Amino acid sequence: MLRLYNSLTRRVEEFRPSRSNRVKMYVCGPTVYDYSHVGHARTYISYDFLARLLRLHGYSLFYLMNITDVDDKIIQRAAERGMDPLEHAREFERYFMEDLRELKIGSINLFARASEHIDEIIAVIEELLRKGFAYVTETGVYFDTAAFGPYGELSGREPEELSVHRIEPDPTKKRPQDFALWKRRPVDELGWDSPWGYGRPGWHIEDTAIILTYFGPQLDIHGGAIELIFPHHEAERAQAEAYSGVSPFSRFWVHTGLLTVGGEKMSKSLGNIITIREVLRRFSAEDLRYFYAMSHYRSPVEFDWERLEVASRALEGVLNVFEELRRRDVADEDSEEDRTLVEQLRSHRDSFVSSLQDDLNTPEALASLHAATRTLSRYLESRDEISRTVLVEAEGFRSLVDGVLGVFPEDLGHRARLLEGVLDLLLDVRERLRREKKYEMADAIRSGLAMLGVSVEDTSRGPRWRLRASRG
RNA sequence: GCCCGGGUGGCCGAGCGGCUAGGCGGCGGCCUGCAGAGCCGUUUCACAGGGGUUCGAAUCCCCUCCCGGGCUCCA
Repeated sequence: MLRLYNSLTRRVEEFRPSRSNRVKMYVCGPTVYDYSHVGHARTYISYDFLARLLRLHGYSLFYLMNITDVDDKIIQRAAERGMDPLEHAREFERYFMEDLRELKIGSINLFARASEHIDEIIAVIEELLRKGFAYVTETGVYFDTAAFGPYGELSGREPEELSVHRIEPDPTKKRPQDFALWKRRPVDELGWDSPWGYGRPGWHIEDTAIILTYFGPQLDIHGGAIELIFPHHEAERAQAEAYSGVSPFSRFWVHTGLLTVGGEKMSKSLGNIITIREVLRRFSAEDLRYFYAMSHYRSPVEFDWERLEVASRALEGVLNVFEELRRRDVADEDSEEDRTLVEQLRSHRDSFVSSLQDDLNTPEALASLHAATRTLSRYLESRDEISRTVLVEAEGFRSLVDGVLGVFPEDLGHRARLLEGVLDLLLDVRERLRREKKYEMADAIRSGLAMLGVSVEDTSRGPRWRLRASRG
């Protein structure tokens, strides 16, 4: 049974969807005004793990993500480039989609743009006004936080303390903690007509309106990074529950820890960002995914290149074992030892799964994976042929691990057949050179191939080659 | 200031009342033309500090110190 930490109750709880096996999950998506950084990647990879795990459990998951394409920063950036804001947003949305694909995040079913849900947003605001949870002033429409009792509950704050503010609040609001649902703007700015004049939606309302549109008044999992819990998620919850009267809006509120650099969170305003693209030039997507799996999703993670290197090496050790396994000849008969081994693998696989079921404890799950690879490695050490049942069991483990974590690189495509043939031929020649003790030439071939990104290893069972991600 | 999280062996990082986590690194050995990979052993069982509770605490309670996040831009 899957257990998940719920920020609303501050406890790990048993996860069950509200009805049947359908799971509705929403995660706060990006504001597409610039390239995404590895902090964003951490969040999206964490929810990708969760999504994959849910599907593995047989749940029919619908994973929804919004794209914020209406925003002050977008307008500002677009103005700097002399571009239309929505065009600017489309461009960076494209980059975001490319990043997701590169990172092997394919679990999201639907992306919803804020700009394409203005009607729905307006309808929600109208209903909030009708129910007395909002009020109109000359600058816009505001949510009346005093009218919503549980305001502050999600983030654990008392209403009084919420009146502290860093930015001078709009003077027309009743209370500093009230937030904008609709902001009146001049007609030459990006905006839409509304019953309250031309303008734009407030920051929090798009998520609520999108969720209400696709999921109705309640969803199973609402995710995002911890920095969003207040005010963003608090506001979302208030809007939705005030609108529908259904509580809780989200049965589980899930929050991922932040990525830090030099002890401070990675963010554009601090200027310490490393883009996803930058990392993928030096490490594979698998390396990065493994790196994130090495810490729990709720812990803060310090980013640095050396740690990524550590992750990459640890992953390599795992991959080596499974690769070697596929190279061996297979025997159909099982010995007593083979049967014992299969039992051990099963038990490691079981612990791997239960660790993941326990609030997505990926670091603990990796310990089981390592236990399994060590077991397999010892087994391989002691024999030439491997038993079919062992191979089947190991392959099952491998696809389970890959199914959730996505850390095994794709197999070479069929186009690589030729490359394979050529490499085997070349290594055959090199073997002859080695037998004739012409090591200089043999080494030249090896280092030449290394420069091309093909690593060669000589083993007692003959040469092995592998394509490696470039490092630098 | 207020509200949340944290402080674990050389580094990273699980564990959250009793049961050798794990990874990376270092050292020694096996294997090997070299390199790499792998295996075996080793790096003296570590939990910020101080008080408690308990037969027993890294794990629970109290105090102190330090770090991070939030307090209406944020994944």
